Amino acid sequence: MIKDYFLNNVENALKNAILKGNLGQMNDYTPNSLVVEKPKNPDFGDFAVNVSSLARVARIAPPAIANAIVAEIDDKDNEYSVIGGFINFKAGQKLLLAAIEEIFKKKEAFGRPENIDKEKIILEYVSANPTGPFHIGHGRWAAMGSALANLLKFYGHEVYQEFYINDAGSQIQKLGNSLAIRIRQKMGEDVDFPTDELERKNYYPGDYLIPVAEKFVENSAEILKGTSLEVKDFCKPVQSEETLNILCDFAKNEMENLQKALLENFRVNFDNFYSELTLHKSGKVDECVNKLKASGKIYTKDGADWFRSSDFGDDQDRVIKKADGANTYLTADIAYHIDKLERGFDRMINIWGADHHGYVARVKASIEALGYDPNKLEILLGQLVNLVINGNEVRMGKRKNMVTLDDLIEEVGVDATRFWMCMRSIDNTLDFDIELAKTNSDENPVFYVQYAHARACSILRNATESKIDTETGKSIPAPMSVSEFDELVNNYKSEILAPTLDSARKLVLKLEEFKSLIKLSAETRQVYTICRYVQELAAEFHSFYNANRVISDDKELMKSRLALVISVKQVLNNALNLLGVSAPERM
RNA sequence: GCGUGUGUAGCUCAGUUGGAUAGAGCGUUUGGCUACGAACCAAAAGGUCGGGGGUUCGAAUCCCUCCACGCGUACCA
Repeated sequence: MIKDYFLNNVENALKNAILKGNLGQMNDYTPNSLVVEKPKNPDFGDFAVNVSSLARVARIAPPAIANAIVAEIDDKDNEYSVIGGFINFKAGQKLLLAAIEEIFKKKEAFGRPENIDKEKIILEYVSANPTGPFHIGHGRWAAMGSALANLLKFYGHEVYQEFYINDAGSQIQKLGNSLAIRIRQKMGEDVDFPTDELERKNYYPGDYLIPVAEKFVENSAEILKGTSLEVKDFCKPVQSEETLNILCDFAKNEMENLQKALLENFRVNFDNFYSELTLHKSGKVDECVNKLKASGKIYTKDGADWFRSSDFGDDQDRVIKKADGANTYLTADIAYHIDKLERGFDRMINIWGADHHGYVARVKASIEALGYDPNKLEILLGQLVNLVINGNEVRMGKRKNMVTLDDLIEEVGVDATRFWMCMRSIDNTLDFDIELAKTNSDENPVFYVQYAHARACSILRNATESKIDTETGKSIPAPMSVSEFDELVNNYKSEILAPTLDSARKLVLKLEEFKSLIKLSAETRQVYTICRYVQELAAEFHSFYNANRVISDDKELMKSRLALVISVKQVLNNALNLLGVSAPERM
């Protein structure tokens, strides 16, 4: 990377200057403490290092330090200048040409770092209850999670994406009982969900179970094969254990299928769906409880078993087995995380909604109590999503104004939904403005970026296509032949770019920046940086396009600019791929 | 109360680990198409970085304190 090249030169020169005694006594100097930044004023250069931090140790004024360092730099290909305590750097032709050459050479792999500490990562996200359709909040985790998976894979890690199905516990009973009411309605009974608010909480009154009930009734013969039951056996106010189990299983299955279909449509591809129920059945949960007991971190109070999580930094101890003998949600979650570790992952990354933040300390505590390294668990807490409709915020969470993710995607499309869900830092609540996301105008960053890609494709098409003059009716030959174009793509030499380099400095630097971006985004786990980058790159390209005509009679200049367009197209593709947003050839 | 996140231009947000004159997009104003896609570009106006203290040569960034808003604070999942 150009900025690393620069930093490296500065660091080496600094060492030499110290050895020569030109920087006074640098006893307390910590090596590699300098940071490369971008100059506020682009006239100063492409990159800069501020050496003021060395002034205190060296007891020399910052400009003198900067000059002493620059004096030790032996690099005639690039420009170094000192202003105040800053060493400014302007990349010479060689570095810029090499950047584009690298794009042609690596193509879809451009941006991947060379040497990284590869980790085997399990990334868990969405992990919803199979009790209903996704709401828009799930959409944020789905979009961000899959983009993060793409990014970490691209970076070089091994990434396993997992969805934890919360299919155990009382909410499934609620689901089964709710389906029973819908079935009875379908069968013509005059029943409805309780109107009493407290009682209503034991049901899912949303419309989405109506088609499930229809399906159940229509296919009842098949569903109930092997039992002595009929549909009318389900039309009772209180379900038997047998009928309830059937209802629960059926409804749960339907909901899971609904969710899986949506995820696929949303370009979210999990490697595994891990059922909480199978975790219980496997005995792993009990095993975990026993291990915790053996470690002496469990005590009994008020008839329940408590885990001493406060010994590991949690605010208070947590119940792990209720007085009625049932495990809590936490108990299963502990077993689940231990299971992940036992499956051999180096790192577990979870994306959780901010409403779960209280769980971080207790899960980490359990991992530590069981003798594992809690630092292997990295929890990314995401702030929630607000929907903005006609300029008004609509709070999510209340079932009443629930907008499902299906509806949202249908309304604004997969590309725009994914981009909008990813475009803000995970620490910020996200305002999702439906109207804005829908518009195909400059108010919408997705289209701005996609337009840049389509425009690049259009130019490349024009390069090899003949045209007909609308006035004279004569055919205008193609600016270059297809074989010439292929030659440019496949046998790119860096000299080709030279004629346009001066007018495209900023664009080339932005393209090269993709490498730094990947490193930054992957290491900080923040995908919104990709959204920003892609907008900046598109802006540089549009600007270049308006200032320079690509297709022209000057063949060398045309090839040169075409090479740049090809590079832009490639890098936009690479970046949009990570986001799971399409890069259209035409719009 | 405690925990946690946020507060930067009219709006939505960046700000790379303390540095140069605080930056983008939208909106507003002005200019640019008989030329490769104007879904674009160029330019201007717009700021007490929530308030107040402190550390430092230097603070949007670190510390303290106060204010406002979101989320959490279950033997629910």
